[in-house]
Amino acid sequence: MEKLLLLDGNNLMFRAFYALPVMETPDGRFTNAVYGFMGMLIRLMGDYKPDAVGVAFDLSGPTFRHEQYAEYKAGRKPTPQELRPQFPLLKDLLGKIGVAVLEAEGFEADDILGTLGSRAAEYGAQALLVSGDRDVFQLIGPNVTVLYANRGVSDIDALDDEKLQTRFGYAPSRVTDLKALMGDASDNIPGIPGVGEKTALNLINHFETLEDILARPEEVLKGAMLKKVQAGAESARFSKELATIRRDVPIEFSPNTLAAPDLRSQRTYDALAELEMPSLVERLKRSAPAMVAQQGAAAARGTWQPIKLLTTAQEAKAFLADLPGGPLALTLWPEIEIAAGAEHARLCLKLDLLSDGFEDGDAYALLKEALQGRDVYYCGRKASRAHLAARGIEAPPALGDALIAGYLLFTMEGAQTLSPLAEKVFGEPGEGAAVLYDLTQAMHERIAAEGMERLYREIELPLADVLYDMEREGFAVDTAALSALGEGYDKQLAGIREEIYALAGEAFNILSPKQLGEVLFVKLGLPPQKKTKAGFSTDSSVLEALDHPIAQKVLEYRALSKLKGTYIDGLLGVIGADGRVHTTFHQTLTATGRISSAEPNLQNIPVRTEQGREIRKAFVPGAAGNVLVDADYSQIELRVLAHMSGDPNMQEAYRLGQDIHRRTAAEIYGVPMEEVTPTMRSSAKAVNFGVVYGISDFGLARNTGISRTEARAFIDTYFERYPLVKRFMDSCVSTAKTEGYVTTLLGRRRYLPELSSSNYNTRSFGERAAMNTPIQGTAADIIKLAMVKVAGALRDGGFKARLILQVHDELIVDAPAQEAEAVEEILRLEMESAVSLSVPLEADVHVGDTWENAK
DNA sequence: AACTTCACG
DNA sequence: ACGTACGTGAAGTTT
Repeated sequence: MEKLLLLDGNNLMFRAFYALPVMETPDGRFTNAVYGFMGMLIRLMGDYKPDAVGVAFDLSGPTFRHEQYAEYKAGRKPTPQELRPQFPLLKDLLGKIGVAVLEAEGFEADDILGTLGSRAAEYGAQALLVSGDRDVFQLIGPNVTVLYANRGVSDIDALDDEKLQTRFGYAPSRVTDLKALMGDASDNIPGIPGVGEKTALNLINHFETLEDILARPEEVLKGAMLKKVQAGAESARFSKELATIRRDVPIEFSPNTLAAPDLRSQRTYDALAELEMPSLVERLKRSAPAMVAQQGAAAARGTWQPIKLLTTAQEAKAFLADLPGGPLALTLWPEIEIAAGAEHARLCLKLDLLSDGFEDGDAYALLKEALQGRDVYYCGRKASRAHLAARGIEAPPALGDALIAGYLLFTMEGAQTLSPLAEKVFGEPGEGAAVLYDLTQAMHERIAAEGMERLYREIELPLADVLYDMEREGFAVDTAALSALGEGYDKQLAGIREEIYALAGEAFNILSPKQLGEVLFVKLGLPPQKKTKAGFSTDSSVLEALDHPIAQKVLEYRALSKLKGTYIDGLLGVIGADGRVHTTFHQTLTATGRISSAEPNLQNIPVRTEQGREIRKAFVPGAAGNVLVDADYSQIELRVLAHMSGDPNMQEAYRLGQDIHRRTAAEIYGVPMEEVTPTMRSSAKAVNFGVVYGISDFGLARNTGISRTEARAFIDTYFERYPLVKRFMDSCVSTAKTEGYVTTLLGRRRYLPELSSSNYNTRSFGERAAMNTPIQGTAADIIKLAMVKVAGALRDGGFKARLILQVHDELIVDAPAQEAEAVEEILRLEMESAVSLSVPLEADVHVGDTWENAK
């Protein structure tokens, strides 16, 4: 025996269970955990080709640890009903396909891993221990590697001594010391109360042993933490004992019983087919022995192997000369690879750029040459452009982008990178340019088949370049103004803090919901309004309902502290050397088709309060003599609703240019438009918002303060006056139920599996999402199209003006003052004519010297 | 890492 | 009888 693969069956079954949706065979057996586990086993056997395999399980019943410590693993949630029966199912399956099941009374699976792992190592064999539990890190040694399941079941890391040190910051021998100090909530191991990961790592790195730590903690700690450690010494020693995995489990160790079966056998196929897992059978059948890499050989998809790793410039040049014409697929992560040619005459190059170049020449210069004049399939065009630009390479035109294609096809299904996408499309994961080449083509076919080609080619693909340019351009910030504002906030915060302490009769952390709740609802005896999981809710609606001066002060404190923390300090921390903030736009993230903005998020800069708007005054043009041109759609979502529903009453309001909320008020109150009071208008506005969100009487009542019965009446009357809106909403839900998804105007899809949930809340959520997504998503389609057109018009017109930000219904352009008028017209024209609806689209455009003044 | 709160459309 | 408005991201606290 040379290589032993041992899996922690219990741990990995839990992992698989939570990573995959519940699956049920027609005869009612739950199988998702078994499926996930087998997928992992098949992959691991293919990747590591062990000659011995075993799966260890816990036996039910107490273990030696329970005898030492009655509370061991107390407080654990019971195994879910859907998972419990899958253990016998898996053991039965393993028996059928010839994989050893290992169990020992009184011991847990990881003790079996420890025992067999160290014995295999003694024999001079290599042991591979698979688990998602960090406890097993203590077993790592010269011949023992841990294959650690990071999250779910597909992301597995091979950890040896060195990897563990670099990735987690400690040696295998210190794992038990770590547990001794910080404990383990899931096993109910106490550790030292109050000591978390940070303190524990700090101590471990300063001392050689746990006893040293306990003997001289004052060398590292002081104050309250020192006292805690001194008091917790005994608990630490005990915890260490509990956390130590045994290596002496009485269990027979026979290379014969552990022999690795060939999974590509009829009995395996039969056993998997019996459990309704044809995809695993397919995968096994296709996993022919890996091809020997050879120049010019066909790169069959099943192997995904790059043909040649190029390590010298001389080699690379020779290969580039042979590169077939036509499109290229280019990956930059985790390796730089290019692939060209059809499947059976594929040439793939893998450039070794770990050292950022060949010893005998510049690899990037060669890459640049290889990309010259080609059309490229990207995996992340926007990020790839940034990566190449940083190395002086202009990215060649995009023929496709796997991340964008994947987003359109598999929105929110967790396939955000190449390998999971390959798994979605081909049934097995894969990396590299050859995979990208085939994957992109396969996804393009599906996009066309699903009617999203225009969305993909005319909107999302060009938008990636628009967003890239916006990110690079950035939004200039007046640092001095922001800092000055922050100093003022600090003074005000200090003042309010003292007032709150005085009203409370004690000092406490106002930002701690826990401490605040204690002060408000226990000490001051104010009436609690609602609860959260942890205790009293203290959110703004609760504070507003309290009849006590402290509540108002806390609201002020929170508001200021938000401004200071998130918008002053947060923004100051990310202003670049060019005096601008450069957000990252996420184009492949949201469920509805909107883009999002992060680091910093520029789509949630305050605007609703006077105080908040101060922040916007610090957002300024990027050059002297420039101005900001701001254009926002007027009620785009309601106009989209008027169009999509076809409701004549609603359409008329927009065609006549009426105030929609006033009109709605007139409709639902049954009065002439002139007699609508501000209160009536504001209620109608809430109803209009509610309709867009997938209205419920409860939600409307909560948001307006009226009773639920009144809310119900409002909604009923609303739908009487706008009958086609009602019909549209109903049709959204019913098509979502029959087709499984809803669509936007341009064919973007959102699948709504929630609709078939047996849980009322989940199902109701699905219904609201079915009503909201076509509206929100269509609005997103429209502004994205407008962005592409605006960017094109600015480019074609030779303007210096640049798009710098999008906030869902708003576009901001930084422009030389003399271009301002022309830019205003471009924005208005392109936004209003991006699509042609049955009601007009209107954009309000303003110019200003700050963001605040351009609204 | 999860929870709570709050900023935006 | 149930119990929520749709879509995001960041900060601070607590576990």
